[in-house]
Amino acid sequence: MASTIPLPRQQRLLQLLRLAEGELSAQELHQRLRDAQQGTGLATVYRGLKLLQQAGLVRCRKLSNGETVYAPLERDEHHLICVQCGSSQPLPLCPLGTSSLGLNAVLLQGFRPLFHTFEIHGLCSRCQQVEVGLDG
Amino acid sequence: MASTIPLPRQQRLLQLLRLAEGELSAQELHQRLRDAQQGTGLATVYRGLKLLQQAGLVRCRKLSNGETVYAPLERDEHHLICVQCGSSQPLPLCPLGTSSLGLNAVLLQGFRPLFHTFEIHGLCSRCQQVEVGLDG
DNA sequence: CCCAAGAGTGAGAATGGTTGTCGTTCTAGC
DNA sequence: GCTAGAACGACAACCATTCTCACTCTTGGG
Repeated sequence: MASTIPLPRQQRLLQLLRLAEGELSAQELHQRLRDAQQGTGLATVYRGLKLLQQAGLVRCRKLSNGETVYAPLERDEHHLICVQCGSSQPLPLCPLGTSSLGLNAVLLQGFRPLFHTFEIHGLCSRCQQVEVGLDG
Repeated sequence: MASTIPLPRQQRLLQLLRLAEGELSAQELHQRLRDAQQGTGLATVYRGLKLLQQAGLVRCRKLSNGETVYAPLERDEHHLICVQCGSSQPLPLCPLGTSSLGLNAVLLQGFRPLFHTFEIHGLCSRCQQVEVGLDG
């Protein structure tokens, strides 16, 4: 599978993601490359991210504002997401644990899993307070 | 909590979602209302969906093409999503089961959960075949 | 060394779902 | 009927992402 050996450009993206504390959007990656005088086109960043994703090296999720953020596959992080303000905070819990709970061939039916996302949507404590403030 | 009693407009949205087989996008809901000669503005549909979501009656998820699709909260469905073609197929497995696995106050820290999403991203069988076809 | 073919790239235009704006309409209370 | 405030509708604006296309780089053959 040649596609699992990323080209230098994609290696660089992966490196940046691994160095980053949290998740990065394509635009942030693009900016960081520019800052490091390794400017590339935004389209190339998107292309590279898609290939990395398909190679099983990077995972992503869509924020409520439409942005997509990326992280290395090995970081198994999930999130609490506020439906009001859109903020997300880490959720120290993975529904699959380290074992592949229930992910057997019967369920997958030929589907080859690369990564998973688990998100709990609700109201963050801040937005609950605002809501109460409006009611009372 | 007054917000848990939706206005007629929002009741109609909820009804349409319950009647629908699968998930509906805001645009599809808008179209169905037009078809039923109950035309409303698109902005109103979005407003209503957001309120329904915050009232804990509707859940949503973002597709890879950027669309957001909505479904009644009581439908606890999750998906396998192809990172290549974007198609999604139902996944008959919920990481929380019917009990609230691990969702204790310590983890939630004041966050009030409304719904959750669980998605497995990977390659669907069709896209795996295409990939093989290109390699060989 | 030169050439051709194909993949990779970059800049900018195009796309399209969603959100914001703002004047109008509806509702509730008097 | 009148007023205040919420809800609404049409349309403009937004912006992350994708598309386009000409250019560059790499590779293999001659």
